[in-house]
Amino acid sequence: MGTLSDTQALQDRLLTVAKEEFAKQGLKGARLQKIADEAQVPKATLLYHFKSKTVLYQRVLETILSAWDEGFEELTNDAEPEIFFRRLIDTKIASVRADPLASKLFAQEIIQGAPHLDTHLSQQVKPWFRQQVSILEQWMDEGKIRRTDPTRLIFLIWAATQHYADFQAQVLTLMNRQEFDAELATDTSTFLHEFICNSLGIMDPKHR
Amino acid sequence: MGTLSDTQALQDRLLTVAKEEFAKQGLKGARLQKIADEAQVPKATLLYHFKSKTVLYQRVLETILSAWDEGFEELTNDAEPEIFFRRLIDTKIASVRADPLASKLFAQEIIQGAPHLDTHLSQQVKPWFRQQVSILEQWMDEGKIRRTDPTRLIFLIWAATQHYADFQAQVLTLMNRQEFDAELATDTSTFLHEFICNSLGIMDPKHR
DNA sequence: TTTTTATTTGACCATCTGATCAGATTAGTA
DNA sequence: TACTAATCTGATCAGATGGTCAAATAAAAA
Repeated sequence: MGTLSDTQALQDRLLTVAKEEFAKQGLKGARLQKIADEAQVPKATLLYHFKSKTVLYQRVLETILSAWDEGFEELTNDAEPEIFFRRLIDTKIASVRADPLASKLFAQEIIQGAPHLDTHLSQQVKPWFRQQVSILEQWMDEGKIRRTDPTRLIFLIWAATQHYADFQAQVLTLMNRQEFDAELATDTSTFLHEFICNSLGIMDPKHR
Repeated sequence: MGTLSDTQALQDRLLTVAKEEFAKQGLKGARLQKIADEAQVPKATLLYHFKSKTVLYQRVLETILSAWDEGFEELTNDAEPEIFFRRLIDTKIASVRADPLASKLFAQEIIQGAPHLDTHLSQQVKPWFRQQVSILEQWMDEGKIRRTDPTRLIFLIWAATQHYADFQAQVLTLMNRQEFDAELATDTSTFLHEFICNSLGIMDPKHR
């Protein structure tokens, strides 16, 4: 049996289980005993691999954030506006649907003031955000899209997509649905793209 | 000194303090001792007025929801689209700014699956929601606004406004601001209104 | 094989927390 | 005033929780 990889695999499993518990119960509400039980491991073993609850939580956060960073830095910036928005929205919706728990956990952290995220927000998110803003500003200067506040435009996209993960309970209730399935994701993506392109005066290629 | 009103005033104070603690720490993370301290009252007194932590939490939720219901049922529905959206957005932004803690508390409740809200969601929110949807559908039939998914349009407005309360930490960081002041609220309201009217093909009266 | 290091785990603990309760105090009523 | 009901509160408890520790076991190195 592998040795180092066994430890790695166990820690990965613990992180996955912990993410679920943290997302569903919040940092304070999560119980180490429950995480350990879920991973079929004694609580002491969990605490051997992660010194404390806080450390475990931070490791879970890091895992989520690095996965996101990977997914979003792949986004090409030299495309035309219509392609750009499609990719941005699709990527965001896909990430929200692939791991709603990660979105929820992140949302709760931000709501409580992001006490464990200050460095990541200013060092990872901020640069990416500024880059997106500058792309939009350039397109406005070039007259490719209607002039508007680029900052709030990014927020709008962010909020509208995130909403489907964080407020899933409410969204599904109001739509009379049971789950956030692929069809719902596609429709949402299409709606948002169309809505934004219309507002910014971007012609939909399908309509000429 | 008044007697019944004393009790009422105390309970109101306890609810206000409790709302803050619940919003900042979540249901599980909130501490009765801290709420009692903040209200300058022994913990036993707090538990005399509210039988348990859960009861206190539910009472806080009810207070928030009834305040919202009042604010939104005043919205007139017979206005023209441009006025309708302005009122809806302004009302939502105003409520978010007047009491961000209420928004945060509500958001956390929904994120965790709305375990204390199921009846309110289906009995209060759903009817209001359906009414808004039908108004939008009628306007689409009449050709007053571009045809799109009314359900997701409401979600978009809801999400975009709520975002400024729930993700305040992130928003302020990315905008290099210190607080969600009146100017920021006005600008956000203007941006959203313009963005939506543009997308739906509603002419801004200011531009003719 | 021997020795050292890493991992596992049951038992245990200090602390915290929601909740209870009996007795004191105050307010309202006859 | 006398009596009843409501309110207040210090003391206390039972249960839960994060975290420790020493001993056992497995793996790696010498």
